[in-house]
Amino acid sequence: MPGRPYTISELASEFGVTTRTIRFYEEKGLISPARAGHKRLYSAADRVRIKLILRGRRIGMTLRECVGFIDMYDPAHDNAEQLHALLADVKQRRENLLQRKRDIDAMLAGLDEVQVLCESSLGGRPRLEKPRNRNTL
Amino acid sequence: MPGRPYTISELASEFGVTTRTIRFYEEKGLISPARAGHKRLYSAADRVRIKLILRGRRIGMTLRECVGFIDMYDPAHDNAEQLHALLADVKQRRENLLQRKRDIDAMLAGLDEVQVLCESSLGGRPRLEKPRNRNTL
DNA sequence: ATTAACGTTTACGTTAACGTAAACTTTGTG
DNA sequence: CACAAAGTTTACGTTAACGTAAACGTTAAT
Repeated sequence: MPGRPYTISELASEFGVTTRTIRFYEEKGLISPARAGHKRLYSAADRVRIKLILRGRRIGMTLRECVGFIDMYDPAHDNAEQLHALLADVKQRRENLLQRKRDIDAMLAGLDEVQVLCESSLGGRPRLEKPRNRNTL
Repeated sequence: MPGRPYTISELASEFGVTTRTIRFYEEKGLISPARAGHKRLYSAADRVRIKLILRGRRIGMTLRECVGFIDMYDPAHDNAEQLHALLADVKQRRENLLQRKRDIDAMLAGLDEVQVLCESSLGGRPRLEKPRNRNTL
């Protein structure tokens, strides 16, 4: 008994995507909203799944990868073998995410440099040592 | 006077991409290696550009976005107006990257949960409170 | 009852980022 | 010299992730 189902356009506007996008995700089996006749009714769980999908997409995951990610939360943890496999999977994904974080940090560092150069070039109090290129790039 | 030019296959294998990919980037105007007759010769600067491109791609930037990012390092900072525009651009990009970092952190947190559940379910010393779903998802 | 707003299915179109293949040249090596 | 390895251009193919359009149903309000 969910608090209240969402319409497709509610979710679309909340997440800043088109309804087509949401239907597309369903078409690909990433979500399976209930129906009231023809109309789709999205539960809170559906909403979360969409949120997770979009979160993945923002950092460049494919839809397939997003599915894999989401499915981890609801695994068939029957035997120890499966659990170990899942743990290995988790490890992989963690490595992957950490690499992306490093990538982002490197880019942020680049932005810092550019900003400093701009500002000093705009008349921020002039540096004693003139701002040479740092080595991060 | 670069230390020594790279061949296309050297760079391809160093970065784990195909030569096709590198030629494609050139086709799109992202790099412009020198030539020895027909053969391409990549300078250290070319190498850096490729590195930056791939870094961008890993976090889901399009090639176009990568170009924009790279071009910031070599701007036409003539007047103050341009510099202010550049600073605004930097700000935008920073926001964008920080959002992606938040996305990644959220996903890492999810991984932590899954891992804990797995491990405790595998016979890590059993919890007193049975490991209920936390609220982060 | 007739619009207007929102929903639905079906289907073809599009863009980005390469893959793959063919046909050819250049370069080093036994 | 012969031939294999690596390089080149040209061109068509492919996949993912939607966009866009047509044609239609449902409900709410004027």
